[in-house]
Formats: sequence, C-alpha cells, structure tokens
Amino acid sequence: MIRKKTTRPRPTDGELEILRILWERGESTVREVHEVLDARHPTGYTTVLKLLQIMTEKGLVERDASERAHVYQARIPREDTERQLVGDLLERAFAGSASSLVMRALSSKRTSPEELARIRKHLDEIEGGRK
Amino acid sequence: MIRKKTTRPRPTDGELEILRILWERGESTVREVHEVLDARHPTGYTTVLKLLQIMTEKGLVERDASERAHVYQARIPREDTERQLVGDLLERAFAGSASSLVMRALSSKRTSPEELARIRKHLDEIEGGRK
DNA sequence: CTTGCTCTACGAAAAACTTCGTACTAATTT
DNA sequence: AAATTAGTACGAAGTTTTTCGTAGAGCAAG
Repeated sequence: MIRKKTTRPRPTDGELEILRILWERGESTVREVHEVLDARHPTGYTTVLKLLQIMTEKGLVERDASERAHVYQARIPREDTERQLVGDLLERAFAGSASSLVMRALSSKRTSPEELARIRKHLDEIEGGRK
Repeated sequence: MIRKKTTRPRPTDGELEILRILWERGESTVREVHEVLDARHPTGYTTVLKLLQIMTEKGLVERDASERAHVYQARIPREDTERQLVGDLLERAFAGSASSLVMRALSSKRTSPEELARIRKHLDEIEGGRK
C-alpha cells in the first residue's frame, strides 16, 4: 500500500476516544480498551475491535499480533494530534485568529486561576523567546 | 416534528462553512452563498441549495420564502457556535484543560504579537472581574 | 406563445462512521 | 475429550454527510 503524503484527516470522534485511552494507558489489548470505553458509555466488544482494526489500516495505531490477544498502541503522537485538531478548528471556525479562539475557550467554561496562570506563563515563554 | 431539548450536535464542516458566510454577509440568497463558496472551492449550485434546505430543517438557518429567490439567515449566533465547538474540542481532546488547549493553539501556528497582546488582555479581564 | 433563464423541490448515489452479529480458532476448564 | 471461554475476522446494516442530476414552476424576451 502506498503511503499518503498529504495531511491526515482529523480522527473521528470514535477514533479520538480510543487514541486517548492508548495515550494514557500505553500498549493495550482490545479488552482493556473496551473496559475503559464501556465504562464511559456502553459499547460492544466487537465494536471496539473493529474500530481498532480500521485504525490499524489507517495507520493510526500499531498492532502487535505476536500474542493471542493482540496488543495495540497509538502510532501518532498526542501532541501532533492535539495540534492538528486545534489548528483545524482555528482555521475552520476562527479564520486563524488565535485570540478569538482563546477568548471563546475561556468563555466556554469557567477556568481556574491556576489554569489562567499557566496560560500567562505560556505567553511569557513565547514572547520571551521571540524578543 | 418535535423539537429537541438536548444540546445541538456540532455543525458539520459543510454547515459551518455556510454559517460563516451567513454570519459575515447577513441575509443571503442561495446564489450569493454559492458564489462565495464556489470561489473557495468549486461547488455545485444545487449542492448549496440542498445544504441550506437541510439546515433549515435542522433549525440552523431561517428561510424567508416571500421572494422567488429565498433568503436565508443564520439562526444560531456565531458566538454560541464558536463556544460550542471550542468547548466540545476542549472536552473531547484536552480533558477540559484550557491551558493545554491554548498551548496547542499557540504552537499550531505562529501567533503575532498583537494577537498575544489581545490574549493577555482577555486574561486580565477575566482575572480582574473575578477578584 | 414559445423559448430560455433562474429558481426550488426532490430523489438518490457515494462515502464515511458506527455498531454489531456470526463464524471460526485457540486455549482453558471440567 | 467435551464443553466453555476468550479471541480475531469479516460482512453487513443503519446513519449521516456530501454531492448532484432531473423535473417542474415562474417569469421575461423574442
């Protein structure tokens, strides 16, 4: 199969849910992923299996089939995916204006003083590094 | 048809594109929306028409059929939609951590000093208002 | 009036996602 | 050894999104 050079499409909702579990837990079997997912919202075992198989085809995860229960792990880094998703939303809904996006993010949900402080620190780092 | 009380599903990519045009232009005919959209990426006229019809059914836009060329306008405010989208992403990908999201937003694309200043101002306003 | 343009309505195909049932195989228990 | 359990593979159905083609109505020129 030929590798796509173009940018990856955003992961779907289902894919992202699974990726997050794999990022957190690291290598996991279908059963393990299913347990976490099923607790959040009832899901059939084979549903998770199928999704993992599709994600393997798409190159989102990697499968180790050496054991009977295959072991999966994410193949795309969390940071990259987060950047992709937020960058996509930035263009799609905010015409590239980061300040609008940040403003909405902060108004969508009460943000703790600690969070706000962390954001300030990021800003300092960025501006510091640029000056 | 019965009106859903639960939260609206996120607008799809196509819907968002059209909503943005309506937010910008205000009331518009299919032809007007099509012109803008087609310039961005080639789209058939009836494709836009159909999408607007579906969006009417879904309650995303409102149609004024008094003239021969129906006139559409967005029925959901831009701010609400932006908040919805960013809030959704916040939960879906960042487990509610606004600072992580902001950090990624800023790293997904170089942000101008003006933008950064604007963000600082938002932070000031939020913290000021809270104290 | 008839031809042609501009619209809307509607059906429907194609792709992408989600979900699950069934079949089959390998291991484990009784 | 037979029965149960734990897995994978695969097909397929249901839904949602995207995209158009075709039909038909209304109006305006010729």
